[in-house]
Amino acid sequence: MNDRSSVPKIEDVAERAGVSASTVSRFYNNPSVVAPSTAKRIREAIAATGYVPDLLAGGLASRRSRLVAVLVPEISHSIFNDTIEAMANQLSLDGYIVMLGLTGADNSGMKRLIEAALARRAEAVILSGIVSDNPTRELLRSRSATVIETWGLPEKPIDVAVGFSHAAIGEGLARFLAGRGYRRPHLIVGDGERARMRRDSFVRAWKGLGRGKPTEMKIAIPTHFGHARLVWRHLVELDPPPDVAVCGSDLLAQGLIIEAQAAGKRIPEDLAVVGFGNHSLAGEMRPTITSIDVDGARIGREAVAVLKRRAAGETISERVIDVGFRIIARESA
Amino acid sequence: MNDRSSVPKIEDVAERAGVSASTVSRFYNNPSVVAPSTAKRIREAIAATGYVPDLLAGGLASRRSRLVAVLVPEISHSIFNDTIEAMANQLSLDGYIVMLGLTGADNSGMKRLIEAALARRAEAVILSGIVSDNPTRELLRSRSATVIETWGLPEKPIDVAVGFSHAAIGEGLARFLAGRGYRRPHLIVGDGERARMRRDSFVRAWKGLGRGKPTEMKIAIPTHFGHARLVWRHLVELDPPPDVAVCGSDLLAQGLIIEAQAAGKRIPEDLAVVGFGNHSLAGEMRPTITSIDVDGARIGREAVAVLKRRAAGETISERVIDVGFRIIARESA
DNA sequence: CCGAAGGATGAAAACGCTTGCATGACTTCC
DNA sequence: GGAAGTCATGCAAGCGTTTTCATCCTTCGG
Repeated sequence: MNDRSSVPKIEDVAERAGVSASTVSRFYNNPSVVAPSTAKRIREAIAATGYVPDLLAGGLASRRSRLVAVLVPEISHSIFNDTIEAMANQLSLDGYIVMLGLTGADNSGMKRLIEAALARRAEAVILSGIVSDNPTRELLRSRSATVIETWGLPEKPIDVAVGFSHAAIGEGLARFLAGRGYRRPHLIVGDGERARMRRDSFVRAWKGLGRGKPTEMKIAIPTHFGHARLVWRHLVELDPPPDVAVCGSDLLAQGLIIEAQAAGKRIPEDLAVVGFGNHSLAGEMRPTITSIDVDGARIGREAVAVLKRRAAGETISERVIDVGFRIIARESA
Repeated sequence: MNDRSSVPKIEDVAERAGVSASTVSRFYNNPSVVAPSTAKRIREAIAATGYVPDLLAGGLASRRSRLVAVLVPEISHSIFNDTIEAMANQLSLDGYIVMLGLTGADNSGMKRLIEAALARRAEAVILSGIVSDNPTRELLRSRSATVIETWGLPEKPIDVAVGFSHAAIGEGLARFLAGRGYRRPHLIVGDGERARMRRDSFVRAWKGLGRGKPTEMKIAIPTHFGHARLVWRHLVELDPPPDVAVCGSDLLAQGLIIEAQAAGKRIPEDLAVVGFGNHSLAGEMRPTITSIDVDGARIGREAVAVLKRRAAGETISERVIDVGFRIIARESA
């Protein structure tokens, strides 16, 4: 059924339109230079043959792959999805395709995926994890690809970074909770660089406010619903009991609320809970969940804007774009 | 900073290793034929130069793009994500990359994305929506790419389909609810082909069981949390009131449960609720949510298995792979 | 009416690989 | 001990475009 043999080439179109291949190529890449009447014949020839240009060959010749690699840890319950979605939508309008790479919760696949992206001559590599492997950082630097780190603001970006400061969140949250009168926060810390940064700055700020050291518990990432029971069991054993639990995700926060309620606790009187990510459920549950909102889609849009400017030959002067965050105060804390 | 000029080529490696480019190429593509001592020298040369093969050029020469296109409506709250994740993980191990295409809730981007995939000479196109545009179906057929339709079982697959029967779900659910003694189901029907198929067969089966016609309400997809309030308002006006609400997603089901509870209703005594997708929250909420479970990751794995067999030159005789579904009875219905 | 400028097009050389075919060096076997 | 294989490798012809440069027409100002 597949007549692989007869996939039309640019030559076929050219012949049929009575022009040379070069002209057909120009019709695609620089339409303004081909005469309207010629363009019309080419258009007809394309329709008649069902020609689809081979972008592999085209990319080889023009050194423009029109490929952007997007590397994230995972997508099943991921906070990154709005960002990915925004980017994919934007990019596809401009004729780019996005290569999706899943690096794994521990980012172990990062190196291999970066190489795969570079091997395809990706014009940009968009990362959401931290590249800890030094040779890989070097490789990235040595290529002409735009590198955009997202969802964090490294002090020394490889190229460009767009995201927000996890440290600022930790500090902001500490102030917020102190302001609301909480005394004994309990941090549920995901096993990742970002969560750690939020934790560190929270602890620092909390101490700075003259309070003691918060209790904490480490859990595997991605943090979600399933962990809630585990966390709850750990939490009830604390003495003195915490008065607010700081979670790494809204799903975990919600799970914890359910466990607490099942145990007869009132939220937030007996235990307050803070989530992260401002998931669509956070504002709808009873009680509604206090959460940290980050505009993921905006991160995606800004990233695309940067790489389009690069593609247009512009020099990017702002290496770091901070999209900020908001603490959304609701009923749970 | 980017010394674009000096990206090492296969020739550079060859020279350094004292062999010809062909041998280096074979080192990558058919390692068993190169002598161990030569392989060692090549390996060293690669390390020394930091060579990364240009897979664009390689693909052009070998007519193997090692690109698989995965086209889904959206990923932000998507039920497809487990499938995508399973595929991406599998594929990347085999040196494939996945191109992620977002067709939009209404699949309007499908045509353009299929063309983009074909233009890149994708070896496979994995669809999760229905290709309604006929020229596009033809285009797909005329190419040698493997086409895998997922999350549904069309009667006439374009090539191969792996998924489950929405009709079977509708019917199964009707029997299930009838068996539990419900009398007045209310269907919340997403605006999509799949949801419609489930609805149709539900209605048919329900009538076949000697019951009347269920009430129903159409909502936009993707169905999720935010719709709950809307649905609830519509639902309370029904007379006689339904005794079970059938939702297109667990998130919507959960939202509805919250609205109902806020209005003082007991679940499932006053109103039972069924979700779809068996989201991780379904088993954890109070009450736990009765839902339909589909093994999304398995769909991904089966799809990859098919395309690897194709790539290996095998002929696929089973055009339709049914992974089935399960109704998970919990507290909410 | 001529030279210059500009516009549309074609010829051909890349782009960086893969692979069929050929070659030469070793083994192996009767 | 020579014919017949193997094995490891090199040569060179593509793969389907893009793009530079040159060419050929027009058009137009003086």
